[in-house]
Order: sequence, then C-alpha cells, then structure tokens
Amino acid sequence: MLMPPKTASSADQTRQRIIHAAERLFLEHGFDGTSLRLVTSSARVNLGAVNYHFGGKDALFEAMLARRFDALHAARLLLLDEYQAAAQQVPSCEQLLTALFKPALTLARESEPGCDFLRLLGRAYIDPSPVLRRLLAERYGPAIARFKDAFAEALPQLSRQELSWRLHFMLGALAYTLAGTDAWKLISAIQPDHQRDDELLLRRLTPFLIAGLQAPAPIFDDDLYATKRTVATSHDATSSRNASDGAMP
Amino acid sequence: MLMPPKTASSADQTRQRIIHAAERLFLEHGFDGTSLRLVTSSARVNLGAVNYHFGGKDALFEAMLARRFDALHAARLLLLDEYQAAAQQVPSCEQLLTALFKPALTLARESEPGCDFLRLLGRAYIDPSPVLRRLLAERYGPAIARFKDAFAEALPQLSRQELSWRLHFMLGALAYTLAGTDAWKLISAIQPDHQRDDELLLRRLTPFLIAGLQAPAPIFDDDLYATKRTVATSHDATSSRNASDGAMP
DNA sequence: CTGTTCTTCAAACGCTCGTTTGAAACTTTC
DNA sequence: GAAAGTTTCAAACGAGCGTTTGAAGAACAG
Repeated sequence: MLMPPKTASSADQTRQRIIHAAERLFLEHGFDGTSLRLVTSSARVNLGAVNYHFGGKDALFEAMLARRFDALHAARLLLLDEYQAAAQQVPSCEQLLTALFKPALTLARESEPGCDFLRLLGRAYIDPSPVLRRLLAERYGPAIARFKDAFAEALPQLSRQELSWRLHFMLGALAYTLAGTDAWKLISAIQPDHQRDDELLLRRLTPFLIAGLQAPAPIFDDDLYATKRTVATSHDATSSRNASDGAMP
Repeated sequence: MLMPPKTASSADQTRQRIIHAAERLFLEHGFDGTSLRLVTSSARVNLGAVNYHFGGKDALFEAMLARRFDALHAARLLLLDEYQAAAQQVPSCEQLLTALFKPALTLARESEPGCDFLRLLGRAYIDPSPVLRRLLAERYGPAIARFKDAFAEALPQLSRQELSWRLHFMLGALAYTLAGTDAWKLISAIQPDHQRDDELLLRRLTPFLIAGLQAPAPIFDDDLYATKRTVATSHDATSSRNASDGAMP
C-alpha cells in the first residue's frame, strides 16, 4: 500500500536531485545536448533512476519545466486579471509587460541560487527540440493567447496580422536575450565580469519593446528593398502583395 | 595530377548535392538533429562521401554556411561603405537596417527555389551547437562589429552598454523570426496558408526595430519591478547597480 | 593499353544514446 | 522477524551516431 510520506523520503530526494541537475544542464546544453548519463552522474544517482521515477527523458523534462512554468503562468494570469479588473481603461502595454515580467522576476528571486530561472525560460523558448516545442504550445498556448488578446486591446491601431508579428518579434527579443547563449560574443563586451542582473536586463528590454510595439505600421508601397535591376517588377510584386494583405483597419 | 575540370565533374556534383541536402535538412532539424546518414541518403550519395569531400560533419556545415554567408557579409559591408562614403551625415538607423536587410533579400531571391536563405540565416544564429556559434563569432564577428560602430554613431544618445543590449535585442527579434520555428503556433494564426514572404516580413520588422533602437533609455530609480516585501532593499540594489553602470554620456 | 589518380561504395569500428532487466538493498507493514 | 512493497544498482540491449577502411570502379595521362 502506498503511504504519503511525512518527511521527504529518499525517493523524493532522488527526484529532486534529478530535476535540479536536469535544470542546470539543460540551461547549458539544451535538450538534445543533455544526456541522461550526464544528468544522473551529475545528480549522483543511478542511471536507471530517471526512467524509474519519471518514465523517460521526455517526461523528465516535461516535469522539470512544468514545475516552474505552471507557477509562472498562473501568476501572470492572476496579475493580468488584476489589471483588467482594476483599470478604468484596458491595461496599457506597460502594464501587460509588467504582468509578464514581474512574476518571472519574483520566481527568479525566490528560486534557489545558482539556478537562474530566466535563462531557463529563455532556453525553453529557443530550444528546437520537438518535445519542448509541443509542450510549450499545448500547455501554455492558452495563457499566451489571453495576453495576445490583451495586447490587441492595448494596441487597437494595429491589425491582427501586424500584432501577431510584433508579438513574435517581442518573443524573439525576449527569449534570445534571456537564453543568454554566447551570442553575447557577437555583439561583444556585454557585462564582462559582472554576473547577469535579470532585473536590469528586463528594465533595459522594456522601453525597447514598448517603442517597438507602438511603432507606426509599415508602409508597403515604396521601393525600399527593391533590387536595382528589377525595379518595375519588384514594384508590381510589392503592390500585389500589399493588396492581398488586408493592410490596416 | 589534379586537373581543373572544364565542366562540372561528378565529384563537384556530389559536393553540390551534399551541400544542398545539408542546407535543406539543417533548416528543419538544426545541427545536432541533422545526421550525416540523413544528409547522404537525402542527397543519394554514399555515406563516406561527406568525410571524403569535406573532412567531416563540422567542416561540411562550415562550408555550407560559408558559401552563403561570405557573400552576404561582403555585400553588407559594401553597402555600408557606400552609405558611409556618400552621406553628408553618418548613416541613419534606417540606412543601416537597409544595409543589413537588402543584401539578405537579394541573396534570398537569387538562391534556387525551395531553399529559403533567410530561414537558414535565422537558424544559424539560433542554433545552440558550439560548432556554429564559434564559426559565426570568428568568421563574421568583425563585420558585425563594424555595424555596431555605425549604430553607435547613428544613436549617439545611447551609452555603449545600452547600445550593446539593444543590438542584442534586435538580433534576437531578427533571428527568432527568420528562423521560423513552429513558435508561430504560440502566437498562432500567422499566415496560415500563404507561404512566407520574406520581404513583407522584413518590412514589418523594420519599424519595430527602428522604434526600439531609438526608444529613450530606461530609468533606473523607480520601483517598477520591486517585490512587495523588499521595496527598500530592491531600491538600494537598483541605485548601486545604476552607479556602477556608467549610465549615459 | 598500362599505370596512376580520383571517386565511390559497402562494411565495419568505436562510441554514446535512451531504455530495459533482474537481482540486490532498503522500508514499511503485519 | 518474516513478508511485501519500494527504491537502487550494475550490466546489458539495440539503435543511431561520426568516422575509418580497403577494395572496386571511373577518369585520365602517357
């Protein structure tokens, strides 16, 4: 008969150690690059423990991400509810970004040191593995859809199409930056010694995103990117494309 | 003795077929997810051909990316030279983005159909594999540094630190969007039937990026993201961080 | 045609991967 | 303390990986 343990059983300790090691290693190497042998040896448990306690690699990573992200998205939606209930107007872009960022920062502060939550978040969105992509889409798609609707109300001047793209741009800037791959090296000389300050990072990101979201919609009938040799054709192609686009409301 | 072939030799054909298959598969599966067996069977050549003609998997992908990216960065720098020589003032953000985007679009149009160059570009920047990261940093770092300097002149109101971050945000939005993983599904309902139009995409991206780059610098002495229980401490940490930052010129 | 060089090919090597197995070790229950 | 259940452990499995090998085939020179 299965009994609920009053203190943390050794089995629970094993589960915790595995999840913790998986988090740390996923941060650095991604899903494909993190082998179960790496996880189990790093957690100092037996190789078979992952399959015994979680059922497999996919399920381990699902459990690892769900533990963090469920709380994150719940807090985000709660804050969104708050803003939508309290405001006399619909929530502004600033408020929506706050509803997205503040819970993430809070969780990042509350999480044990040496395991930065925001990089985990970024990596999860960047990672190309189908397992993670499916998980994010299925499990957190609805929450993101609610934010999308809220942004649509905050930015009524944008067509739905335009808005979708801008949120995509926003997600890209966010995830890419949070993931903090060594892409730093490309731009170079960002925070050489200091360890990363998540709050500072999000504070820098916020005005960039707000300005981007609120930018005027693009104009489609000039020749900005036309090639030299095909000016006329390119113009034709552009305007026909523009016609099929639906432009702006 | 090695003779220069007047027509494409069968060996050259093999090389071409391998590179073409590698491009197509890398687009979908990334570096780690693209096995040589997948490449060679897709190109209908022998498994050993990759090691014979290129020397190994790493070298194959380096050759594949270099073939496209060398031309791209050369064209970008040429256009940058043009703008810097012709203008009475330093090139604007718009011009710099044009110098970045226009060669990419031209190459995308010139490349054979069915192998979209811009997704390749995005994937290369997103991919977590150390091989590609090192390649991009070493081979194209200098070119990016020149653009960084140009952006610094176009945006003199930003501190070097702030500028680095904004370029990082820009790269994130760009790479993430171009890569076009199924992250679309998260935001949902982007171009359901239509195949992607690269020019339209970059036209949408441009105003977003320009507005973001030109946004006012963030203010660091309010409590926007302070947690409820640690208002005072958070404020202290923020101001000390602000002091060590170098702020604005 | 002969000999040399370049290219292809099937087979195998050594390795790592996720997963399975079955017997030990440990807990809990009666 | 014996029995039942739970958790660990070392070992192995089968599959896929990048790479190597050596012989067979093709292309070309003299």
